[in-house]
Order: sequence, then C-alpha cells, then structure tokens
Amino acid sequence: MATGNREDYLLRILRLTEGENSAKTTDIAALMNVSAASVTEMLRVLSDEGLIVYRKYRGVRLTEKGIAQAKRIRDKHQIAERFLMDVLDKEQGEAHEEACKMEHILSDESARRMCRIISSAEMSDCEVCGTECVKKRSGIQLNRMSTGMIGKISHLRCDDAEKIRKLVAIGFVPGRTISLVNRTTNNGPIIFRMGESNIALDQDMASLVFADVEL
Amino acid sequence: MATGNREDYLLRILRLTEGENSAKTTDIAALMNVSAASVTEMLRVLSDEGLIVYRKYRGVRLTEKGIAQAKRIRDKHQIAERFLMDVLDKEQGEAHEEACKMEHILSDESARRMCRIISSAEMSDCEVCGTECVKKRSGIQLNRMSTGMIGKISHLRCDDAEKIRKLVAIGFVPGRTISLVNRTTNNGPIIFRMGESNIALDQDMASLVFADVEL
DNA sequence: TAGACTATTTAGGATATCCTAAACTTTATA
DNA sequence: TATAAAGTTTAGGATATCCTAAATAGTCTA
Repeated sequence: MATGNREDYLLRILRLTEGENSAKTTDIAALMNVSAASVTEMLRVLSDEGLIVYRKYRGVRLTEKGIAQAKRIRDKHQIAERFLMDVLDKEQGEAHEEACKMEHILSDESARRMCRIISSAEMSDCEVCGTECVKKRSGIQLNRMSTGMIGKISHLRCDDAEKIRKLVAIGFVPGRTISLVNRTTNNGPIIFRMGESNIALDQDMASLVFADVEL
Repeated sequence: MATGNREDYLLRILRLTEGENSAKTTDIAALMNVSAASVTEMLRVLSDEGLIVYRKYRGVRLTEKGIAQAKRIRDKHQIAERFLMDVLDKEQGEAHEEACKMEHILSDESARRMCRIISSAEMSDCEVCGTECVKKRSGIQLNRMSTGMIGKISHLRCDDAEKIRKLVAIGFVPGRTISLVNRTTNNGPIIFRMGESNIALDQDMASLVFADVEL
C-alpha cells in the first residue's frame, strides 16, 4: 500500500508521462525536491509494488495499476481544491496547498460526496466517482416541485460559489430529505421542511438545488 | 514542529491527563498501540520540544504549549467530524475515522470556516476558532466528580467511536442523571448509580463523559 | 569511435519511528 | 521491610526515506 509519500511520486510520474514519454530520474527529482539518488531508490520500491515499469538508466512509465492509483489521487486533489474554494471560500493558492495534503487522506466516499456538492463535474473520467460524477444528474430543481412533494437532494448546480455556500450553510446538501410545504406569492420564496424546521428559499436559490422526488 | 505522529501522542496525553493525574507510559502505549519502549523514546522527543514535562518513571504532563497544541488538534478533529456528518452526510463511524486523519492536516483557516458552516459549535473554548465558535458545552468529566455528586450527562467527547458506542450502549447518553457512588482503588473503575442500577466505569471511559453537576 | 560531459546508480550514512529483550525502579505483598 | 510483581527504561536492531560522494552508463562531439 502506497504511503502518502509514494503517492506523491506517482503523481509526478503521471504528470511527466502524460505526453507518453517516460519520466527521467532527474526530472522526478526536480519535481519532488529530492536528490536523484533518492528517486532511484524509490523507483525500485514502486517497481516492486507493480506501480511502475522501471529499467535502469532508461526512465519509468506507470503500469495500469499505477495510472489508476495516480489518477485517483489527482482527482481527489481536484475535488478537494474546488470544494475548499467553492464551499469554504478559500482562495486558490491556499486551497491548492491544502488539497495537496487532503488528496492523500480523503476517502473515496467523502470525495464523491464533495463532488456531488460542487458538482463541477469538470473532470471527465473521474477515477473516484466513476461515471457517477461525470454526468447524469437526476432530479428536478426545487422550484419545480409542487406542494407536498418529498424529495431527496441529489446535487447542487455549481455556477455561483457564493450561493452554493449559502445553501450548504443552511443545510441544503446532497442526501438530505426535504418536502415542499407551500409556495407564497407567485415569485416569492418557497417554504421547505427539512428535519425539524421550515426554511424559506428564493426561487432563484431553489433553482440551484436538484432533488430526486420520492413521493 | 510536531509531525502527525507526535500530534497523536499529544492527543492521548491530553486525554489521560485531563483528570489532572499525570499520564503513565503504559497507558499511552495502550492508547497508541505501540510498545512501552517506543513511548519512552517519544516522550524524550516531546520533552525536548517543550511540549511535555517528563520525569523518568514518574509519568508526564503537558506544558502550556503542549496543551494548546493538543487542544487545537482535538478541536480540529471535532470540527472535521461534525462537518463530515453534517455537510457530507457521512455516518459517525466513518466520519470519526476520517477526522483522525484530517485533524493533522486541516489548516486553522479551513477549520474556522467549517466551523462557521456547521455552527453547531459544540465545543467551548475552541483553540482553533477562538471565541468565534463558542457555543459552550458545560460539564465536567465523570472521572473528576467526587463521591456523592449528582449530575446530568451533557455530552460525550467524541474521541473514539468504539468507546462512545459502548458508553451509549450501557446507558451513558446525554440527559441521563447519574451519581458517583464510590471510587475503588486509586486508578480502578468508578461506580456510578444510574436509575436502579450501579455501573462501573474505567477512568479512561469516564473521562469521555461530561456531566453538569447538580448537587 | 574515443573522450568528455551528463545522467544515473551504488555505497555508506543520517533520522524518525517502531520493536524485543534485558536491565532497572517502583509498588505491592507477605 | 524484604521480595516478588509490575511498570519503565536502555540496548541493540529494523524499516522507510533522505542525503552526499563515488562509481558507472549513456550520449554527444570532434
């Protein structure tokens, strides 16, 4: 099992080999900020673990297994970074720094759930979410529900981080069950019930939230 | 600077010393799942770093600096765990596991922002958020009660899911009224009365439960 | 194609953390 | 209060990762 450290090597190698060339020791060393000797040593380890194909003096490539693992981590990084920016409102630099750590510890499941919230789905072929993250968001917008309907929030549509944050803060997160209590005036807020409380939501805000209707 | 590993030691020591006794090597070893010898070694390191006061064969206490650091990490754990449950809708066990990793990498700023979102803020005196997060949970740990005291359980400290589950299973849930019947030997279990029955609880377990003392 | 130069690997060490077994302290018992 | 039992530390080693310096392989040029 790859440690956080090994994972970083994998990530660099992925980056260096995506133009299908093989990665060279020196380049990896530069990216990792370690000596070439340390890289050589690690390459042997990764090779023994079946994550890379390594021939001395000839550079390395990732194996299928290595690619999958590296991509999974990279996806987690992407998800974490976006989540930090969109939901926690962190600025990009910091979000990136923190995502570099989170990518190693974030569980698949949590990544998937973050992904559902940011729903950026900007990544095609997400190793973490599988197809789930790519497309096909079921559900209807909350403002299209009618009185009495019960639904489970499936995702939020991420086109305005500020609003997403607000929604998350008041509890509109995927998985939560809500029902539409009533509508006020034609274009006024809609009242939803969630758990023990009623919450009013503007049409505009409601349109950002999607739910699978259960009843 | 304390590594994630050192941080774990600090956390255990905090827990063991909150009843103001000093922590013993063996107890730390048990909590950390390492040999006593390893603990001794680490104690020297932490001592050199000014995080603990250590006298051979005599146990350890945290210094002010150590307390601050440990509490900060514990607060981050709490925040992360609640965040995972409330925002990502993870179930408690998994949330706890993941929070054990997040506590070491979560930045102060991110923790603060998570805290603002969950705003349930069950922690008093949060090292991370300062006053900002305070909603303040009253109560003292059961192991600090003295004989005859009556109290109402206010909350459990979510530090070890398995233990929490156990406590809940035997009836230690918020709202329940208990009294301390007596203490056995110095470090042995404490006998509580709850409803019609007496229940013995280890010091360690008792330290996880907080009660508002009524009499 | 033989240096000369560059890239890579090997050798030998360092540090952090963990371990077991042996030595030593403290505590508890008879 | 002397000893046995229990708890703690020291000794000596292991592993993972990093490093520098020396050796070796690969490549480029004259």
